[in-house]
Amino acid sequence: MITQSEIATEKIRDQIVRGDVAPGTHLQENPLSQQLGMSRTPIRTALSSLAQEGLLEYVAKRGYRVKEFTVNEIVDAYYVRATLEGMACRLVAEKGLDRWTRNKLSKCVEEGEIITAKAAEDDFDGPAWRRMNNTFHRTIVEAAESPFLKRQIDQIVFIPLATLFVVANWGGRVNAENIGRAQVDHINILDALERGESSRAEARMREHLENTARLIRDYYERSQEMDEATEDLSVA
Amino acid sequence: MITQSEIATEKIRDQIVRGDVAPGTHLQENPLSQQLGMSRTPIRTALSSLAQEGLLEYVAKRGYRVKEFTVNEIVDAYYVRATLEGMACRLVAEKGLDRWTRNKLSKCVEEGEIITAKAAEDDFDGPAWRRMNNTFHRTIVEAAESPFLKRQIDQIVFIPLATLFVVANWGGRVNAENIGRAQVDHINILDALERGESSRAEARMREHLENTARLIRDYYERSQEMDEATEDLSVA
DNA sequence: ATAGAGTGATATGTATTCAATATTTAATTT
DNA sequence: AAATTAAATATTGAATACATATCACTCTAT
Repeated sequence: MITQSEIATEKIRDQIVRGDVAPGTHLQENPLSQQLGMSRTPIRTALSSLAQEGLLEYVAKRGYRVKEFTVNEIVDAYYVRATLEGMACRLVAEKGLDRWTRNKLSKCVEEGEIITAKAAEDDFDGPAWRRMNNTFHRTIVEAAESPFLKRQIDQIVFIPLATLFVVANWGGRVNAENIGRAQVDHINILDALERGESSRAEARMREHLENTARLIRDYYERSQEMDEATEDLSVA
Repeated sequence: MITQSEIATEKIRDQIVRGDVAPGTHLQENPLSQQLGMSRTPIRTALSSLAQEGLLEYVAKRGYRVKEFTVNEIVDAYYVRATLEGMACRLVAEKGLDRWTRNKLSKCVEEGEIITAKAAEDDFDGPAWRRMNNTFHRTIVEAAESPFLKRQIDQIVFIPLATLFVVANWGGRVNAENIGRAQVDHINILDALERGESSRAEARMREHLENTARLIRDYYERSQEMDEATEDLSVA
């Protein structure tokens, strides 16, 4: 059965992740209950859940605010994720790739080849890449068969998601070089998994995600420079 | 300000962690509200929090049960913790040990020497060892200065705590050998941190905790054998 | 005697009401 | 005119009341 609380949780989370409510916004219970057509009770449990997920900040007697993530926090989260998914690779390599997983990962790599080829001709299909990329990573995490590891990764994956929507859209700035490098990473990871080279698989995955973190930091720093530039313009 | 919900959360968590309520127990709202002298409302939010922490299992319209952990789950959790605290060591070694942290860790090692010396003479001070051990690990995690890492480790650390109370008391079975080995691990970890040898520090910490996981598994298997033996006796 | 269906009891989910505290606004004083 | 204080308003925290789903027990039928 689906409860009102669950509905509220998902809807509010969606609003945050999609960026419909700005970071720092004070989420009040009465407006939300009116907006979602339910009483304050399920709203309260939803807000409490989202706070524990890390998407909201709670201050006693003052309610919940949408958490603001600094670049450093996002990069930090990415480094933890890199370590955890590295562990996932290690576990998968140690226990050996089963046929089903191997197949799924191969298909991801194949699709990646097509996407990168098109990207080299300035025709990058962002949504397709993200779908494929998610499948690749989630398949490995699933294959590790470690419930705790999965839980930890799940928690971290959609923390910086809100901010990632910006990066994901990426202002058309995605250059073929970055995508190509990620694709090579995927190929190497799959290769290491197939050969059962656990520490290589771990290291490659870690590197892969740390590279992404660096891209995010670069993107932010550049966009900040741009902001300053436009500020200068507006002043002038 | 301290809310009723927070009081309820802490009290119920305590009951679970201390083993006052058996794993699998169905926690009902009305009895708890009477027991803690408050209405059902704060109880509900407390139960919801504890479920998200992983201490309770939730089934819609059926309420909350105290989570039962299998040996495999506990070992699994320990392996994840081993990876995460390994990462903490790596970060600390990379950025260099500050004086304060180095001092605190040194004191832990010194205290460990005394405790192991006494343990070799069959006079093991369990509580002192656990206090020191907690300080050692927490100090390293703090020194890593990674909020996400800390959060993830905090979550995992007191998940299997309930079960660990059993292991901690350990039936007087703590042999000097195991404690001595853990002490040597601590010494090596501190040495690696001091030298800034990040990958050695990471590997040593990982190994250290994986050893603990193995000890827990051994303990469980032995205690299960003992259970079977006593069963046989009672039958005979 | 056993299995199944139905009814009553019990527990959870939601709404509403009440209370306490924080914030804002207005008024008064310096 | 500005600042401080007090009063009013609004928002969160908790309790109570109400609705709904699950569970257990009983009764009936095979």
